[in-house]
Amino acid sequence: MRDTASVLHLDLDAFFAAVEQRDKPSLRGKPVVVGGTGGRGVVATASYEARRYGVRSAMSTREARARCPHAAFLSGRFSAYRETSREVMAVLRAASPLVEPLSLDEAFVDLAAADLPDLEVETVTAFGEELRRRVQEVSGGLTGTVGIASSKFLAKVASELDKPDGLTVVPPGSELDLLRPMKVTVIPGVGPATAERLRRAGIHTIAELEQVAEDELVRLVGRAHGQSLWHLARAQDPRPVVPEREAKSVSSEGTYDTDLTDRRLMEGLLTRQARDVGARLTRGGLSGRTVTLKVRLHDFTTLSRSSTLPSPTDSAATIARVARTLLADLDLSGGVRLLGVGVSGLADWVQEDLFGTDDEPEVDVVLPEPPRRTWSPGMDVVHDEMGPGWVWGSGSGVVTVRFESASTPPGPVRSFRADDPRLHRTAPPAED
DNA sequence: TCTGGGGTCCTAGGACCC
DNA sequence: TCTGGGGTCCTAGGACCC
Repeated sequence: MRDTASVLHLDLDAFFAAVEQRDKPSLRGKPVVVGGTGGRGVVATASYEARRYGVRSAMSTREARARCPHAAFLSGRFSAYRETSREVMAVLRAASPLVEPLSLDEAFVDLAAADLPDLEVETVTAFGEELRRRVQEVSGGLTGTVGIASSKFLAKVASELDKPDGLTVVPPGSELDLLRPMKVTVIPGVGPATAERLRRAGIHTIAELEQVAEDELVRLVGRAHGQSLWHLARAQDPRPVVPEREAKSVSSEGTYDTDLTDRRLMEGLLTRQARDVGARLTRGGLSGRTVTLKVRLHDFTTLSRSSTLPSPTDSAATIARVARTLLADLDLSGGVRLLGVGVSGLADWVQEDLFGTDDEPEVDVVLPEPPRRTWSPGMDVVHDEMGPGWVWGSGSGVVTVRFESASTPPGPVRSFRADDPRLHRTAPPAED
């Protein structure tokens, strides 16, 4: 936790529905529901007009129709959402090099890496309002809600407080006063299962959570989760804002309106999903070793079967063959409502595996004269192993580099400590 | 005719290795 | 002649997020 309110969280309001209302004026002011429109669809986003009828995210579309029959039900135009998201993220990156998108409609921004005279509450408040104004401007009128606080956790909690189209700053020092009366369910990571376990232990509020010993929390919810809750109950959250994290898996799945029983049909569907996954891996310059088949049976029990290959692949044919083989071992009597296939264990550096250089020794390269490391976005750099690239973002002792020399553009993005001796600067910064 | 799709992270057990 | 112990990889499942 920092001693300044320098972490900003932006959440675009009812994002998918708002894009639809922006692009179709006839939908403005009316209830709009975006999500699966088939017999087994669920709501992804409901406009605020639809929320008044009790329509919520993750509700089945069937129930949403019952609650609000006159709403517009749309299946979603993801390319439009992605494009708008890109424009909004560009605004954020112009404000600070350290931006961490969480999804198409949410991001953290590190204000400590932004060009601000100071990090006083008044300063960051004005900055947040200006950011909201610019987001609205570039997005064609979409509103967003901002939270600003001394950590990711508090910034995210704060952005929930004044929705939609609002801004909340948590002054440093006041975090616990804000948190203590709140329910434990405001903590990201406390979902229905964890909330129920805590409830049975008599823990409803963060004030109550704060009274519980760490060992006891670990006993209740497991080691990692328990330790994390113990710290969050004290507003302790040192997680940095990390731009451009690398993908860990790529998958494709589908739920079908009627349960599948024909294995040949299932194999065909898996083959199509494998083509989708393979194409996305190839496009991203990625390949992975573990192929996972996912099957949801008629009664909603979900099975997964995986197989790890000796070397990574992005081949649709290989992915499909493994998935079909895994399917063959399952008892599917009764029918299948969902099929999916994914690839994980991603190596974004295909050459490493082709040439078997995975076991390179971890040796610190000591340069005779360490370069001056003041990194700024757009600057050219060289990494000893990864070759030339350019600085994508920097701040808080971290520099993020995009390597254009690697496979298909855009090249991989990696983050390094700013003092990593394997980074060299090849051009002077624009200004210093 | 309840319950999406794309992900991330964690846990637990067994295999295997030194 | 009983029973090590720790680390890592793999697999399956579950909780959670937007």
